[in-house]
Amino acid sequence: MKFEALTIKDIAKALGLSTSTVSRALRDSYEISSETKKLVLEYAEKNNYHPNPIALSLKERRSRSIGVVVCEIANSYFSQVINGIESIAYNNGYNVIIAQSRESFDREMLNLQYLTSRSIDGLIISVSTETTDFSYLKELHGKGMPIVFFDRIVSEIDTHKVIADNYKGGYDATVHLINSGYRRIATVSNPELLSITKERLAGYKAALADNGIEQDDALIKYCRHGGMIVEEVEEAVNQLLKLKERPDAIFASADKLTTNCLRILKAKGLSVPDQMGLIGFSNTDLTELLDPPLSVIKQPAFEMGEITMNLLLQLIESKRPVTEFETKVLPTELLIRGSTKKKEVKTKAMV
Amino acid sequence: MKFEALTIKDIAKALGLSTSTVSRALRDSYEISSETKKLVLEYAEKNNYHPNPIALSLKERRSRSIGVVVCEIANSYFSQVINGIESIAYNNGYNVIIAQSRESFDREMLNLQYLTSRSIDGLIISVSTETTDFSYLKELHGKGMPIVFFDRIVSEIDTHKVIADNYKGGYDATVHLINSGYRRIATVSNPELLSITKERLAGYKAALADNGIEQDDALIKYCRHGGMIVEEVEEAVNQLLKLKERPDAIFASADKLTTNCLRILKAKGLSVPDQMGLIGFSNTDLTELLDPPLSVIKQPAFEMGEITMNLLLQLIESKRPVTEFETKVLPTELLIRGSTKKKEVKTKAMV
DNA sequence: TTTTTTTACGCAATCGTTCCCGGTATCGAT
DNA sequence: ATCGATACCGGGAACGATTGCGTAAAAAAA
Repeated sequence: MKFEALTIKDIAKALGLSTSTVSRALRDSYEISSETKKLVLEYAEKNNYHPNPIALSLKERRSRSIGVVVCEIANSYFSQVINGIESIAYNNGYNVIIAQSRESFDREMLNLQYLTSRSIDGLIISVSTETTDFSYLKELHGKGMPIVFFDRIVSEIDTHKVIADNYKGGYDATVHLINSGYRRIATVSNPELLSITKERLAGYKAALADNGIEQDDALIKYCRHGGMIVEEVEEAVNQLLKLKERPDAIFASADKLTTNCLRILKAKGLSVPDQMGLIGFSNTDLTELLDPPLSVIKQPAFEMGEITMNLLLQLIESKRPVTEFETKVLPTELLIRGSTKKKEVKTKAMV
Repeated sequence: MKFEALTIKDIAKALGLSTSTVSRALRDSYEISSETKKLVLEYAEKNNYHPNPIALSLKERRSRSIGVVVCEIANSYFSQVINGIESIAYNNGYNVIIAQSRESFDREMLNLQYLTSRSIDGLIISVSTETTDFSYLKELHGKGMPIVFFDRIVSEIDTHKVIADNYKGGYDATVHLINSGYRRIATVSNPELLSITKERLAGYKAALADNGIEQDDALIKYCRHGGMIVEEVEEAVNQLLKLKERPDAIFASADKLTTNCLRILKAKGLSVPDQMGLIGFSNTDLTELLDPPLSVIKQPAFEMGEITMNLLLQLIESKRPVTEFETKVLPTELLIRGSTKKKEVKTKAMV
């Protein structure tokens, strides 16, 4: 089935004018008499003419659509960022094509190729946990494709970037655990090379150091798939529990990791927060309803999306190549709830 | 900044051929000698030529992109459906443009206009809670736009539809509450006119009737914005609690309603499941971690997305107008957890 | 009245691709 | 030598819209 739309030609034919006249009339050119304009405008209005965006794209050599690549949209953080992106994109007549990498490098590559073959005007991406080879992105960037990174950024590519204050997030979370009476604090993280992992871990380590707690690498666990697979989180937690000196708290450095840690601890019958404290990065609005209510580090996801899209627009609509790039860092928020609240007796006993 | 891609003209010029020959060589036409083909193919490969999809769209008068309108993607059910849609779309070379109505009729209209002006080949939609005027959709459908409804369907428009077995879902949930010892069962629902509301409520009523429980309209509450606004759910719950004969359980008929009911009951200090049983439609994977773990009716969201997209493809790629339409109904799943499990003593006392 | 200016419109190229017409060259058959 | 068939390739229109340029008619200036 075809869905035939009214074209400028149809209007021209119907009104006995040339297509150029109709086009100019619609764009309110000074070269067209007011009567003709009125005629055309009324006809267009009545038959609700809409310029064919595809023809325009071909002519203007821009598609007015951008690509967004994230690991998955069924993740509160990313869906909130996307909402921010879309709100700005929409207001500027851009259309957003969302692609999900599901934390797979191969899928990310496929998505990237697909998006570029769909001739997008710009790209927003938070790379997958698996991605260590940035050559394709570099090539794209080298060819002049406007790119803005957010969340999981790529330091070796020089362009605009938007992140939360991951260092401070990791620091705050860890300090909060320490202040709550936990001493042997483990962390379950994304892969080591990811920017967010490095930053959050740096905060974690700094907090330990600042509080005179020795860092123990056995307490640092990485999950290759960012918690997409429950088993890998389970494996990490198992290893932690098998240690001679078992940790008494976990700092999970990503949304999926946080909820899956809770899932596994509960499955194992460990009581949170008494046997194990838990805090993590998360943006779900369900965290307060969990058992126990989760203490979390929350990112300003929506604003991050807005800022990211605005930066991309800057790049796309700039006349000459941009050479000055900025990295925006947004504050995180520490929300204290039950999962880090030891029973008073115990806390006292420890101190 | 522009991102210039290799065109067929460039290849033609570089190889001293005409564009038609290059085009044909790339499409492996029989009219082209194997040497020429090889020449062109190799050149195209080496300089990684990709046909410009915009030019193709203009020529073929199809954009190979479809529009999807849902209330919000930050809702597990919808993000899962979208995943299903995208998996099929992607495999068929289609690109998915997602738009969110946020349960607002106005935004839905704007999105619809935007999508059609972007010349999509087809539309998938689950209408907003506010939508009662389907004239625009009817007009679109009348003009030949392929449309498939899912979840919140529009009965007056004759086309393919995909839904869960909402009647049975409502029935199962209610029967489960009854079997768990609850007798005065309230329901918090989406607006009355929505297809899913009607179906789920019908199941609820039938379950009451089948078990000899008289239906009480005071126990049926509607939330205009589908739970997007916490306050409206709070208002509904408040009204229920103010009744002389207070309900002892709630059946919430949508994702947001379910979690928000729990949120409010907890805020009020009511114990679930003892003072109030709670069950509802939900697709979040966090329900089992909640306090209490939520009993839910779960929909096969991903499959629903797949089926919906396949039906849309059928419509789009059919040569002649389709007149035979089907409504697929998929089974729901009842997951029993803590929020409907009264303490034994109480259950016994009641029986 | 003649010349110049202004007004108002049409022609045709362009964007990248496909495809309908052609056209030419080669070879075998007559 | 002529014809027909086959193989191979190019010209150019088309898709829908914009836009530089050309120009007729009308209006203004000479």
